[in-house]
Amino acid sequence: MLEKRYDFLAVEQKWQDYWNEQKIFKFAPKKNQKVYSIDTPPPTVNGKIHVGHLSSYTHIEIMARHKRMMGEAVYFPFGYDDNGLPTERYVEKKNKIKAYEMQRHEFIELCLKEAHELEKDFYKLYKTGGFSCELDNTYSSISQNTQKISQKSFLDLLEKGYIYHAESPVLWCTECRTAVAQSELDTQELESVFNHIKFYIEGSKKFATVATTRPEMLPACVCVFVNPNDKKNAHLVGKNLVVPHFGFSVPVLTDDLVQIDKGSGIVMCCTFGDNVDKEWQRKHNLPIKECFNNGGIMTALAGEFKGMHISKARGAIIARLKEEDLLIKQEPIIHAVATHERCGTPIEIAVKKQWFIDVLTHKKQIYQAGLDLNWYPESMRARFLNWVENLQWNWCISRQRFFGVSFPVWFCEGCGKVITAKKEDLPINPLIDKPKTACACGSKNFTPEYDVMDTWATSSLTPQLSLDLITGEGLSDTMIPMSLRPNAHDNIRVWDFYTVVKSLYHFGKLPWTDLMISGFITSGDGGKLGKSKGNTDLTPQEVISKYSADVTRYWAGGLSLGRDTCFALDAFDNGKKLLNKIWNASRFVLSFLEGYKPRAVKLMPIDEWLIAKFEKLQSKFIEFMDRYDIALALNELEKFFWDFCDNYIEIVKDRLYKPEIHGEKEKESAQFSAYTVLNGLLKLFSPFMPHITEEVYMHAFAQDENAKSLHMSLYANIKKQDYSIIEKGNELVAIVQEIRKKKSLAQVSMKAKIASVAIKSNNLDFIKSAEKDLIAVGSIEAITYEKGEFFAEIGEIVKE
RNA sequence: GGGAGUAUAGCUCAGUUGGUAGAGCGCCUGCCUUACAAGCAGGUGGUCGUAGGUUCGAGUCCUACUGCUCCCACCA
Repeated sequence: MLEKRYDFLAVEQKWQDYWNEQKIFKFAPKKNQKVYSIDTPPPTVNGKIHVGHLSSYTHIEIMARHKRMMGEAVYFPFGYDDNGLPTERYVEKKNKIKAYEMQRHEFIELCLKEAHELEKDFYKLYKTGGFSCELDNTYSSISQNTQKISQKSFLDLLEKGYIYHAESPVLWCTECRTAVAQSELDTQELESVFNHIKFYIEGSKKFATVATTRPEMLPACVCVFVNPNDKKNAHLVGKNLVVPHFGFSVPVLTDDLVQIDKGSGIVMCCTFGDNVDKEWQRKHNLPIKECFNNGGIMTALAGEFKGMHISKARGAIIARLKEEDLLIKQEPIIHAVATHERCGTPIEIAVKKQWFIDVLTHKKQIYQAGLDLNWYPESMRARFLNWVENLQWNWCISRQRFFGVSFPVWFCEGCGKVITAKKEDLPINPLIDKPKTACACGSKNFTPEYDVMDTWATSSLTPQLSLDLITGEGLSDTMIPMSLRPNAHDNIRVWDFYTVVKSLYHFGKLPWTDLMISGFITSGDGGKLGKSKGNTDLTPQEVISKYSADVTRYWAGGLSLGRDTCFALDAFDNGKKLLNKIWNASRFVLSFLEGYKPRAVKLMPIDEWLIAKFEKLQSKFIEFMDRYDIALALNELEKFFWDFCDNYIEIVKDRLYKPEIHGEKEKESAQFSAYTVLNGLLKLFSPFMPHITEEVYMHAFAQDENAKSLHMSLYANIKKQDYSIIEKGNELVAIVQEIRKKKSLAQVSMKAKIASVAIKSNNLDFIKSAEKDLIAVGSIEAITYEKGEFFAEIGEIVKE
């Protein structure tokens, strides 16, 4: 017998340990078995875990368990993304240090140590959440093996000509002192000032007014632009203007991009103040002037302002312009500024020698991949396509940082040539290892590449990383495309995009066939629950220990894909009720199944009705699940389950209790259908609530099915039923409901007797077959039947 | 400015191929019914954002508009 109360803490722990010990979820495909492989998101190891993690991983989890129950071999790997800037930023903040102020190897060791600590928390969370990924066979994005795979990828793309090394304007973070990629930008509304400044025409007392928000860029001014159709300023074209305070002259050129009615219609171009400057530099072949260094400190170009930080120089230069009567007016404005997502610092554009992966010339191919992938929900496709269409920068993969994968590259000191490592020697660290042979020019002296790779250059290889855990090198691409890439919508332009690029370039194939995109869990005020922000009260561990993993999963399973959801505890209360109901319904049904072994019997029509309804529900459920409509599948399942409890069980209750009145065969018929449907229901609920369903299943059904775990069994195999019986049975339920209504309105007990019920129906055979059940459930004294359109007239309540 | 999502009961939301508006919570009225009072039965509550259109029939499809949210662009 099952205990009266369900003790979720003990039960969940018990089965988690059992699954672990028995290796229930280990990937072990049988011959010809269909494989369902998941490119699991490796959590970014950079801070606290939040409930958003729980919900998105639960979606993946539910799909993994569903596919197992469908008989597929599920590969559900796990890994940690612990390389790169996110982890570095976390370590710097936590220890109040700056990477560039430390010994490189000391900083790297510290990162490894901190990452390892954080990973323990993730491990614990995924285990107590009942997640069925392979937690004990994981990859780490900083491991030696990962570095090997990542360096190989680099060499492969370099060979194929997708990667190039060039001095070029890049997006630069002066706080992190590294180049960053377009996808790492945030937009912030910042207060600023539009400064109208006098540029004197060379050799004249007249001046042109230039409006700028970035006066500190004046020393890097290379020219001034006006629109070619601007009549008002046409007289300036071809003349030279004197850059205020700094005193050097720049030419006035024309370009269509200048908006005639914005500011004075005269724009200064500095290399580089913004994106447009970058465009102009290329288009007009302008000189490049850098007025600040890696850390955002003004260079000698800035004269007396040398040594100031950009933000300070701005004020100082304005003050000086005022003194020299070169400032006409100042307008405060609020404008959008691109900032670095990791630190919030406004992004600069600087010219640096960097490694790039060419994406701009392959836009079409990448766009096509967006069309070829299956997106769930479908609307997420547009975000991918939109991003690809709007790409402006090639993917800069070098970072002037420390904790990351090295480039397997040296530069020859003799001729400057790039020397690459041999693939068989990987992984290598160019700072320690040396090329084995001299350069073709004869030189034996090499400078290592000090930069490390962008974290996404490695994360974009997760299909290879996770497949490497099981297939070993070389075999990975036979399992590509993988079945599923799951992630939240913020990663479409980042992780999804980069992985598609890499897969196309390496294999000429899509990395996966399906994408399942979840939404964010937001806090009450609608803000995103960022893992690095930690703005929620309840930690995932607290939620699970308070409500159980099953209830938490129920909550997550009910969320719509792709949509942000406000974190609310209501759904947890519903889940608790459902858990309780599953427990009690199981207890009740099983109390009539002691010693019962299912065997084929002639079923009473109402029992057949139940099985037909269940079969219909199950096929609907599977249909929804297979198209990642998890919430809808759960919804249908729940509806059926409550109906099963409140109607079916109530109707057959008396038959199970009193075979002396109803007959033994009739009792067995009820036993058969209750056995079949409860077992089937446990299986359908199991992806959502794996612990309680396992507890009941192992207690009652596992032996009969010779199964080691519910999660190694399959969904019920029920032959396609005749659904027309469903309508007939529904009439019976309708009669019961009419009787209940009458009693409820009369405010009497459900046990109160009803003198008579007059039933009109065209399915009298069916209804008559359940007469004894009906009499018992309704406490009816007399029933009359008449053929005709369905109607039930409930007689008087008998006063005791 | 470009793209997308969303608007349904007091609240949170579901609504599949177009076919009589749903669930939970809340509120109200009852019921200790040999699984469950952490339960059960019943009830209250909605011109489905606005205006048109297609259709025998529209919450669902089409057009326009409005509110909210997100992504991209916008740094002179």
